[in-house]
Amino acid sequence: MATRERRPERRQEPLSRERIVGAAVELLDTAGERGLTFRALAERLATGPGAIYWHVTGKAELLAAATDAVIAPAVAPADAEATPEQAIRTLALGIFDALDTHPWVGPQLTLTERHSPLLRVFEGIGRQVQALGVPESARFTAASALMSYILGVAGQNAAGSRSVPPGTDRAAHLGAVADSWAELDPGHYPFTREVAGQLRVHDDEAEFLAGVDLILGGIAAGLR
Amino acid sequence: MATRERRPERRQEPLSRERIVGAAVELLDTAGERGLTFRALAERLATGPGAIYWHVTGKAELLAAATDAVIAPAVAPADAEATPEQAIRTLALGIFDALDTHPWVGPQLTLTERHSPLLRVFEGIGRQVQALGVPESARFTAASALMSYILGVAGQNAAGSRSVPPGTDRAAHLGAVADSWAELDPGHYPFTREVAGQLRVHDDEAEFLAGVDLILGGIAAGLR
DNA sequence: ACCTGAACACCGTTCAAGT
DNA sequence: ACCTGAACACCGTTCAAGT
Repeated sequence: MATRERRPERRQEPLSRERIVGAAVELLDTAGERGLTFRALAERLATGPGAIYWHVTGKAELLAAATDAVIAPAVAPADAEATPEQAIRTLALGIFDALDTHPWVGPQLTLTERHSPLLRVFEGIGRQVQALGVPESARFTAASALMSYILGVAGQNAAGSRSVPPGTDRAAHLGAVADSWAELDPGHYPFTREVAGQLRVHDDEAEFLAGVDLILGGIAAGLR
Repeated sequence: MATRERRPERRQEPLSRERIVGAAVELLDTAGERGLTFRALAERLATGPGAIYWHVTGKAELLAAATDAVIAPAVAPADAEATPEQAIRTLALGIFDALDTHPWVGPQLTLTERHSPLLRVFEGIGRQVQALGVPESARFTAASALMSYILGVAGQNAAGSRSVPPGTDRAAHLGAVADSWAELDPGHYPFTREVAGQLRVHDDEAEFLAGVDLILGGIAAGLR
């Protein structure tokens, strides 16, 4: 009577690099960085841990591939209609969102890595910096500053959500931090106390874009 | 004849949280993040791994303590003579240097951690932002942007030097990356190719400060 | 109160053996 | 060519036992 239940739920596709990376991203998203295990991955793919090594050299490459899979779609080509400023905001927001949904990516990103997925981002920002009319000698600095800022925010956001049990309410967490800021010693932390309220109500994305605009303002000021 | 050689080289100080954290920092600096092991640490301290747990709850706290030990001295109180801009540059440079000598700190830093060593940095920046004459409603944004930028650069630098065998010549590594940039497909990466030369010769610290000045310029522009 | 070090429950990675 | 899964050399952490 239970004999027929053994049939697999769905036909087993062959193992492939693509499936492995996809499963790795899922695992990282749901279980966090510590959740990505060759054993857990193997179980999800209904195979043994050794099989994965046929398609991927090791954990480092797996993480790099997962990072790439998540960043690449975030970098859409610029809308031809957009102003350089708008194009930069769109690009920045793309990475911001990607790192927001996948908090584990942040630490993986390095621009100096030889085939970094950030190269596309840097290129995109650089072109718009050029379109803004920044002279050649100042372009590298301007593009780097924008990149660094974006990665800094994303990294902080990611670190913040990593330090919290996955699925915790973001607003609640922010509120708790704001509370602790409001309770700081006024003698040592007058400024931080003062802005605790702004931390509590602030909109991550709007705050992020305000920072981008601050840098764009500095770039524009340099052109005058 | 060999009997007397067994005397310990130096008198063994008692184990303490301070000694443990100090040894952890040394281990992290010399052997990298993967080098920090309870066994390696125990060996350095001439004890068993279990002994460490009497003074420290676990690896997470150990890393946090090591991070704090490295960041705290980098945040000196502002020179009373300095302009707000200068004070911000000094502060920024302090963290930059700390993260540069200790590349493993970057990923540990989160502002939203309840007792983050970054709180002091944020407070310091915030005060100077206030001194610049930024209106209250814009201070949080300005201070956050500066913080994020600083952490972004530091994180990138750290990630860069982490991806390289410890002790490798920095200039050589930068040169190699610049070479690979210069060889990029001109159709897809015209901007990055163009600035490859600037990456090769650029001065990390000067570039970093130029970015700080860009944000300060944006803040100043907002005041006009 | 503080330290010891064996033991437990994990890891990433390898590899002989299978198909 | 691709997969299996036991085995190896590690981890962080615990804990009975010592001083």
